[in-house]
Parts: sequence; structure tokens; C-alpha cells
Amino acid sequence: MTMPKERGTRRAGTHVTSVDVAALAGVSQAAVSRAFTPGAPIAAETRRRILDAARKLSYVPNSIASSLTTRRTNMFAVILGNMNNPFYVKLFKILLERLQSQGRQLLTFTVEPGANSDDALMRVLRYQVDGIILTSAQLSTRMTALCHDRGIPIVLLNRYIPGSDVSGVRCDNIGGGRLIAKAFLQAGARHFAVIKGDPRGSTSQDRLRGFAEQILEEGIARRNILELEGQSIYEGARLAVLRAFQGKGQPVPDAVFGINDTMAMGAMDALRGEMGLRVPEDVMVAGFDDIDEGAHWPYRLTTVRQPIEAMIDEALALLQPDAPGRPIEPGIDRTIPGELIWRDTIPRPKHG
Amino acid sequence: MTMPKERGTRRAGTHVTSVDVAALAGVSQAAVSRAFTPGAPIAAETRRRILDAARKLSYVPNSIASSLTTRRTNMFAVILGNMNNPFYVKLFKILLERLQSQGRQLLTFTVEPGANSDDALMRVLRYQVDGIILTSAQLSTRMTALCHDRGIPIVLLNRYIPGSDVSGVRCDNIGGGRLIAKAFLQAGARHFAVIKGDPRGSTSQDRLRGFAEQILEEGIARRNILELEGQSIYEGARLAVLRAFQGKGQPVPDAVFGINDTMAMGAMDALRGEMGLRVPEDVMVAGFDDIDEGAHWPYRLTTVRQPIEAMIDEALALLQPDAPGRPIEPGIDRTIPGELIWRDTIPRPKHG
DNA sequence: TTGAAAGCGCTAACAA
DNA sequence: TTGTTAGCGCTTTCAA
Repeated sequence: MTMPKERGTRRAGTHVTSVDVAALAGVSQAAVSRAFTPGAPIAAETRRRILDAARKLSYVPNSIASSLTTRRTNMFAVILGNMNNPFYVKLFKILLERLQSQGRQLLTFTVEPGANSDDALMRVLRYQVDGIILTSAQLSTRMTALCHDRGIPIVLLNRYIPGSDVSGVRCDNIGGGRLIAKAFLQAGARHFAVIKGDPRGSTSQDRLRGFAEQILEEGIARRNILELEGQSIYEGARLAVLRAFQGKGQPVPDAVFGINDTMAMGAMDALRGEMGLRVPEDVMVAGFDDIDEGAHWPYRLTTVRQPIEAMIDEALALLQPDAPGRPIEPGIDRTIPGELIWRDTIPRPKHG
Repeated sequence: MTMPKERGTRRAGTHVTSVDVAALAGVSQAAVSRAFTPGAPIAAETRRRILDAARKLSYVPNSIASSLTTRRTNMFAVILGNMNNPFYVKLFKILLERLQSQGRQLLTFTVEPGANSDDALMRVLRYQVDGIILTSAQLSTRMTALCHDRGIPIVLLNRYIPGSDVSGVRCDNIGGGRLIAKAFLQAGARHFAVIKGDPRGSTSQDRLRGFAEQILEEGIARRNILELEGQSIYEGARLAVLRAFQGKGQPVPDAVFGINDTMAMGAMDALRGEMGLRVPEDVMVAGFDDIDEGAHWPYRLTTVRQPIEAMIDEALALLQPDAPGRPIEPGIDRTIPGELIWRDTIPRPKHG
């Protein structure tokens, strides 16, 4: 079945391996390996000859094969939750660019929002990735234990699993929620609606919690904060607002807080488009994340900016790509503060 | 250096391999391989025992190792161009979901818009992917030849390289351009602006070409079509419009055609936001792609819908994931028609 | 249906 | 600095 290999021929055949290159260059196969390994002990002249031969044969080293011995694939996995939210797309984009510039590859997976990531993780394990970035939170401790056992670091991005030993990096969501509440309060709002995302997710919970705490501290009753379910997406928020306030619904509150920008934009479109209200004159609105679209002319959304770059830097540091063998420290939870971005959906405070 | 392996112990150690499972189950290592290979010749009872042992040891098969012999990694590569355009994000999302549901993995790369994909392709080759999907077009024939030589199929999505032997799937961009032109014309437009994307890309060129042809056929002079450069992005289009028409600029045309929706939206925001014009009363606008955001209340953009799902189906078919060894047919170029989506940025034709 | 044995393409001791 | 020699964890003949 297997044909005799035509070594040393110029024919860029189906499978050129280091053996072929070695034959053509008149060196051992190991020398070829060294020629392609930065810092390996090899004479400059030998190296040149090998690289020459390699070029002639259009040889491309097989990373898959090498990872079998080195135990490092140079591949990282990212498991994406809600790709309908531009925030996660931006996160993914920056992550991809970072990793790529470091010469690492990214194996990508999606998981339905709210669905369990275990399946994806199982597949990831088969591919021997060097690290896992999760932006979707539902996963079993059994699974994380599996990863830890084989020394594969996991880091949660913009997520947090209470009581878990999985490390994570996130924005200070509680603080961010407070920032929005303060802005609404100084503008005179007294009745609020919050459009929640995944009610089981820490992100949504924390933002709401900070928001509510700040308002309660102002002496306003909790029942003045109406909670709506927006499923983390534009359309969910739009419909939630319509269902709650349109027609003979409840009175429209003074201020609507979208737990993320996409939902805030969905709410705005319902409020202004379908219900004919003005923002911020009739209703104030605020979001969270600071996605690019929120800054566009139709919205000019006041929001909390998540420090994406810093979060990714931290996450990659937690993945400790430099110290592969190092034991994984359990449950580091890094929190980075967000920044209030004033735009036009909340009246500005008087200057000074 | 290498410790003796503790075979058969329950300890889910650092590296459980099929050998460990075999030892615990009291079978040969080959049997373990068979137990995990669908359709392999193995007794049901043996299989059960092996799976049992595997579970006890939390054994996960190493796909990397197996791909060394099978010559199939089950990984596909996608090379993404402009991730700032939601259209490509949507394309990516659907592609990812499709591949994932087929049990295939996706290795993702980005390339600066307009930059050469050769670097990314080189890395892709090292990882022995089973196929490559490109949404970014600049690549050398040398590179595609390399891929073809080693039997890795490439398919261009929403791209076309004239005279190349790389297969591709795209929307009928010329026809789509004509659809927009017809819509503008029936609404009475006589002076036009087109906001182009990458001037070297076939996509932008074809849409413009179809658009212009239709208009010329109507007897309108070519000089009535002003061409602007929007770099394929929202902000580029916004600034291009401002630069051209704001203040003492040229007179605002009757109709603006954004070569893609993002740019059309950028143009709309410039026109209405900064310049205070009304759409469609003062200027008509149209886009191309039909991204979700274009349907939202502030825009209600008339556009041409790209048949994303069909395009991806075709692309995956061209990648012939079923017939790995089959020689790659050269340069198939599939074109699927787009569909005009009437919304509110061009006055509707009178009914009947 | 099973096991033994020979690789897949590469890296990493070790010796020369 | 080089070549030789074992593997890495798996699949796949080939015999039994």
C-alpha cells in the first residue's frame, strides 16, 4: 500500500516530511528538526542548507506531530457564549489578535447562551489545548476538575462562579451598577426598570445588585425597581419593554437600565420607536459594556466601559502561557473597575 | 526523568492514555482504540468493559495523536477579514455552529482588512487542517498551490479571485447592485453616490458595477455617480460622507448606496445626525448584506439580503468534507442571487 | 473478535 | 555541533 518514498526529488508531493528534507540536504532528520527550532544547537551553515532544501520541497513542519512530543500544541480554546452581543464579539476579536500575535492558535467553540459548556470542554480536552478561555459560565465542577487534572488552565472572562476553583477576570460589575444608579439619581430619577440578562449569571446579578444597593441607600423603596427579563439580547429587551409598558401596561419609569448595551439599545428602540417617547426627556436609559454601536448617533448611550484590553491581559496572564508545567493556582478572581461614559441618554449633571 | 507509569491505578493522573485503560480493562491497547472508534470490530461486552475502565480513569482520547495516523484532524480553518463588519461576524457564527454540529473544530485567524492572508495560511498548513475557509481575499497563488499540493481544499466565502483556481461561493453582487439601482431609479433618483469598500476586492467592484450598469442603461451619465471610499467600515463611510458633502462640499445626491450595510448606516448617521437631513425625504440610502442592525428602528435600511445559510452550505460542500482524498476541482465559482429587502430608506413603489 | 507490531512526523536524550 | 535512538499516543495492518 505505502509507496516507497521518493526522497530528495523536487516533486512537492503529497507529504513532504523532515526525512525528505534531510535526505536532500544530506543531514540527519534530527538536524532538520533543529533547523526549525529557534535556539537549537545547529551550525549556521547547516541550517542554511536545510532551509534551502526545505524551500525546494515546500516543506512545512507538522505542528501536530511535534506537539505529540513537546506536550504543547500552542493552541488555546475559547468558548463563546452569546455571539449576538457585540461585546463578546469585540472581546473575541481582541483575544484573537493578541493570541495570534504571540504565535498561538485559537480553537473556537460556541455554546447556546445558558447552555452547559461541558460538551465543548470535552472536545477541547481531546485537542490538547494549552489553555481555555470561557465567556460562558455554566459548567460542571467535574469538568473543571478534569481540566485541572491534566494541567490545562481555565480562565473565565467576564464571568465568575461563586465557590468555584476556576480563576476568572471580570469588570467590577457591582461598582458599575452603582455608577449607573448614581447617574440616574442625580438626574432626578425615582422609578426604575432594569432589564436583566441571564438571571443565573453573575454578571447580570452583580450589576443589578450594585444598582439596587445604591438606590436603596438613597432611601428609595425596592419596589420602585422593576425587573424585566431581556435574555441578554436586543430583541429580548425590546419585547420586554413593549410587554411591560406599551398600551395599558405599567407606567413608564423615569429610568431604564439595560444590563448590557445591546439590551439598552433594544429598550431605546422600543421606547422611542414603538412608544414615541423621547430619551432622555421622557425616559432616561443607560447600558453597560460600551460597545461601539452605543456611541453611534441614533443612541449616544450613557454606559459603563468595560476595560476589555486589561481584562484580556489579565486573563492571558492567569493562563500563564509562560510556565506550562506550573501547578494551577485555584480560584483567583480578578476584578477591574469600569468607567462611566457620559453620553446623551441621561441628562448631564450641572457643571461644578 | 520519565517516571514509571502507574498503570491501572485509579489515580486520574497527569496523562491517562489508552495503555492505562487497556491495563485496567485487561485488554490490549488496540482494543481500547477500537472501543472508541465507531464501527470498529469489537465485541459489545469488551467494549463495555473498556468504556468502564476509561470512565474510572477519566480517560479522554487524544485526537492530536490519532490524527497523526489518520491524516485527518477534523479541524477546519477560517480566516476572517473585517471583523468590524457584523456581516462577517454573522457568517462566522453560522459557520461555527454548522461545523460544530458536525463534530468538527474550527481554528480561527484574522487578517487585517486588505492584508495578505499568506502568513495565516502558512500557520494553518502547519496544523494540518482538513479544509480552509477564507473571507479575506488577498493571497498569493504560491500559497494556494501549496495548499492544493497537500490536498487541503480552500474555499473563498463572499470572495472571488479572477483567474484563480481557488473555488469560491458568493452572492450575485452584480445583480444585487442592479436591484438597488432599480429601486433608486423608480423612486426618482438621478444623482448618486456610492460608498465603496476595499477597491481591490471583487465584492465592492461587482456591486458598484451592477449598480452603475443599471443606471447607465437608464441613460444617465456616469458622472452622476460619485464614488467615495469608506474602507468597508461604519466610521470610514461616515467620514467619507461628511468630507464630501458637509459645509461647502458637493451638493448632496438624491441617493447614497453603501456597498455594505455598516457603511450605509455610517452614511445615514452622517446625513441625519451631523447634516440634519431626512432619509428618505432628502436623501435615499441603501445598503447590502442585510445585517440585523440595519433592520432596527433607527435605520430600517433597504438592502439586499445575502443568502448566508445557502452560501455556507455551498462552501462546506465545496470543501467536500466527505471525500477527503478526492482531488480538488479547480476554480469552481458559485454565485447565489440576493434578495431585495424593502424597508424605509427608499420610498416604496406605488402598489400595483 | 482480538493482540502484536509497525508506523504517523516529530522532539529529546545521549553519545560521538 | 551532529547523528542515533527512543519514544509521544494513537491507528492499522496482519495473524491468530
